[in-house]
Amino acid sequence: MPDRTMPDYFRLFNEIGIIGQLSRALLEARLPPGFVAAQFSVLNHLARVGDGRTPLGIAQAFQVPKNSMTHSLNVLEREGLIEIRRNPQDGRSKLVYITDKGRMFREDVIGALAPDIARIGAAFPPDFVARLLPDLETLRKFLDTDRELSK
Amino acid sequence: MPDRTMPDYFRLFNEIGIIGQLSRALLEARLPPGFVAAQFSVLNHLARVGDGRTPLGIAQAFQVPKNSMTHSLNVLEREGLIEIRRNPQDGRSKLVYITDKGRMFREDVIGALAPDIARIGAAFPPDFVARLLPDLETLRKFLDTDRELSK
DNA sequence: TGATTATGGTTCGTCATCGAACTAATATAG
DNA sequence: CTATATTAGTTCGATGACGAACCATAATCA
Repeated sequence: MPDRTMPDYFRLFNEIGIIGQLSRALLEARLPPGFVAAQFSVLNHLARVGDGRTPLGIAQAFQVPKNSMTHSLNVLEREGLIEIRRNPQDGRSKLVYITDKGRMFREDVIGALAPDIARIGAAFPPDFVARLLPDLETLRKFLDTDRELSK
Repeated sequence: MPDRTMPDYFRLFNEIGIIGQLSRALLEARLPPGFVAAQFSVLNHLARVGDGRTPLGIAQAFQVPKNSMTHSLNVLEREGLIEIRRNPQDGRSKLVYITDKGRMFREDVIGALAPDIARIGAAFPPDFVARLLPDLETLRKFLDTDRELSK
């Protein structure tokens, strides 16, 4: 690879990092105080793709260490937004379920975010997102498996 | 906005968040133990766009709170990678300079990253990046000024 | 089947992050 | 000029993130 192309990859990840930071800040501004984006993301994940998943599975979906997920789940459980039950299939693991309170919490946050999304949507129409999403998804999946391989 | 388009924006930021996470992990795996991506980013920024900047200016470039930047700069200074001097123009502020040791540190890390970038570059040729970068840049700039406005 | 290895999850210690309150210095208003 | 408001940076306290070591259970294999 020519030396001059490396900086572009740096810039790519740099832009992505900053956008991540900004969108996280945007989200956290709408969360009840004391909650953090990571916790909401887990809740959202459970509601979107279905609950009854293991902590490890969730950790892998977000590519965070499993002990970090333990912490996030403990917070959500303490707040009554999820339930953590024993896994009848495997005594080592557990299963995570979103509660009604958790679903309502999620709905409320999404409602509170609507104006923000509206502003972004006005500046970046859905086809902009549609154009961007597939590429990002491909990149994410590559990094994901690449990481797996180099382990 | 129709209800069905909101989830796409969620997905967009979700993908971006995970890519940010994965690329950060990739970088930190190449940093000497004890260093964190945020600190390297600052060093890289100083080398790329020039030093002699104020802590606040750097904090704004990365969209992190200024007290977070204070901390990162203290670490870099303690390690001798930057120097923090008084600003002769303004008694309140300071100016940050990268040291020779800091430049070498950065070179070394970039060198250590080369194989990673090479793997990514093999899967995602430069024109992929070229296609993605402008859109992301636009998005970042929008979020940036949008944030400024809603303050 | 008993010993070994692998897996899911937690604990612990350390450092990073960030909001809020604070200090010092500069800019602005009256 | 003096008083007030703003700005740059730090300090403090609380919480989050994460690697390493650990425990319990399950899978492998000899």
